[in-house]
Amino acid sequence: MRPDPFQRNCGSRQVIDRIGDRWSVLVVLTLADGDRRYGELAEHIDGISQKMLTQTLRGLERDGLVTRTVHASVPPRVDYALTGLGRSLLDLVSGLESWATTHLAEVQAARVRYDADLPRRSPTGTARPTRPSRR
Amino acid sequence: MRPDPFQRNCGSRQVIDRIGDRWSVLVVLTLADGDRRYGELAEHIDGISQKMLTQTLRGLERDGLVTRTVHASVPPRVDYALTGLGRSLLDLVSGLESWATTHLAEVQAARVRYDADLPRRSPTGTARPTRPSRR
DNA sequence: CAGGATCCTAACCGATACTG
DNA sequence: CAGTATCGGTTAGGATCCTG
Repeated sequence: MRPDPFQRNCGSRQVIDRIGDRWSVLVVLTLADGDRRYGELAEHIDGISQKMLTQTLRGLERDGLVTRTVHASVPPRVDYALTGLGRSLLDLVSGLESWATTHLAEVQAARVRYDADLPRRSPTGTARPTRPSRR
Repeated sequence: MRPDPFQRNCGSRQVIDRIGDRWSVLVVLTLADGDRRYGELAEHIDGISQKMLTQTLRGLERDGLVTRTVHASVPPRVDYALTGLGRSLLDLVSGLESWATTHLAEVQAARVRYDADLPRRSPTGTARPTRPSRR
């Protein structure tokens, strides 16, 4: 029986979920160029909280995509790096990044068009979920 | 100034967020082979609720990835299809699917290994989120 | 420096009921 | 059939404080 992400309990869906995680993609991309320290990751990924960074790294480590190396020094130093498995994902993930930057303008234009049409369809102004813009 | 997903307010991060959505990938994949009715989508994507399906479709429509066609008939019939922009995403998304199915075993093995080491680090067994299978 | 532990709110999401 | 509206539990995730 081959994995089928359309089936509820198939593990492949969990894998998709991890990749589809809000921060995983950005972390993996940051590690593309080589090892990074915890603090470097935190600095490079604007807006990520310490909690989410740690949580994301643990998840990636658990899934075998990232290694965590603790150097016994003072102050402590922890390096993160992609595993072979993690690097195998790199093409896909950077493809995602470039798709996003390439088609960003189109997507934004589509949004403007869609939102402009909304008033006609919901007369009383059924408020959209109102993405409350981070912060 | 080019879009940089590492910057907090860059739109490209919103695009990544949409792709990284729990259901968007599955919906796009389902539409890969051609138009689908609302009910067909619901049936094919196991475990999605009607609310999430609608919400996901609206999001994809808003971003210009999917079209929604209402046929004036009784009973009503609504077809969804990928736009050109949506199809441009297809390679990436199906790449994601095949990566997931290909490396599923490795990921699961890594998890087992990681979890086996955990007891030594968190004695009380910090339970995983435990995705609750609905019903 | 690299996190662990807590607290707390907002967003997610499923279940249910209702409508054109 | 294809939704919308609403309620309520669950989770995500930021802020803050603390430690080796």
